[in-house]
Amino acid sequence: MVKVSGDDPIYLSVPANFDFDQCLRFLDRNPHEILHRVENGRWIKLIELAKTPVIIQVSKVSEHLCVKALNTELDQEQRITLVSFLEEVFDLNSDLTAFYQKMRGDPIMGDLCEEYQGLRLLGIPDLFEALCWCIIGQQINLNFAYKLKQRLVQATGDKLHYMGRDYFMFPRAEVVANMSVKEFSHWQFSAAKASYLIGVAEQIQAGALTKSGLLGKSVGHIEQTLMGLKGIGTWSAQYVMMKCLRIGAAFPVHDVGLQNAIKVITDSPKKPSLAQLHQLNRKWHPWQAYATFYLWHSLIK
DNA sequence: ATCCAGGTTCGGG
DNA sequence: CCCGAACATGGA
Repeated sequence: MVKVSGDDPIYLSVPANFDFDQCLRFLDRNPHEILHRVENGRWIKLIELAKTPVIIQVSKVSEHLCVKALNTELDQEQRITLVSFLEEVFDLNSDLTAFYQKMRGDPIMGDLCEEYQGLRLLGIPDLFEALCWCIIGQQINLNFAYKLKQRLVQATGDKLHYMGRDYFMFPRAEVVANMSVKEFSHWQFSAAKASYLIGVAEQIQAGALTKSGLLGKSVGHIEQTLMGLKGIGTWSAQYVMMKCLRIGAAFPVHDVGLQNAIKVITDSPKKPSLAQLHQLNRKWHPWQAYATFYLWHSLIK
């Protein structure tokens, strides 16, 4: 074992079927994204490791991901936590072979899988953030959703100023739990969105809702628990299962992005019917979440 | 102006 | 159980 110092980069070997640039393309799809940025083929983000704010920078160097902490040195524990964080975000431990096998020749997914081969389902490991992002994005266009998130995060998230730039983290649940609907209103959040966010924050803060608690349950139970939250319906429950809990068979059938992508790819004059979508749900099992993500990717301009 | 956005809740048949 | 309306706002 070679002794390494705390500021040496971490090198992660990437799995087969991994395309960092495709991942970056998704991560960089909106200019108002406040929780990370993509620059010169690098992914840069502020995260907390053992109570310390750390700016991480991830790039691809031959067959490895090169991970650096920009503002501090990391101890062994922090490095381990960081690696599992990246494994979660980039879904490094999934083998996509079966996915590509299943989709080969599929009229909707066949070409997409070739074009985007190696794209990973980019995750949102934090349950609170995933739930909030659902609520923020409901029934409004994505660009506006990113703006709303930006205002919330800039006003309430933990911040680090480093080398002339500001880096933000998603607000802690206890901060959001103690906010009022009125505060949200001057960031143009509807009263409904604001109260849903506060309610979810209260549940998380109280410890009544945890990621590990959910992961120990059956898929049906998880779905029911999530939908029991005010503001979380079928779409949001599936979204959280996809992006946070990494349940492969999650499938937000009502998602307009999903439906529009299918409409475009099949060159159809109208969106697919619910019956068609349920058929795809069965056909693509247990890779519905990945299929959905690839379809979303196809919508990036 | 009108319609659609990565929906959800609520009240009524 | 299913259906329409209301919710707020921005962009095409």
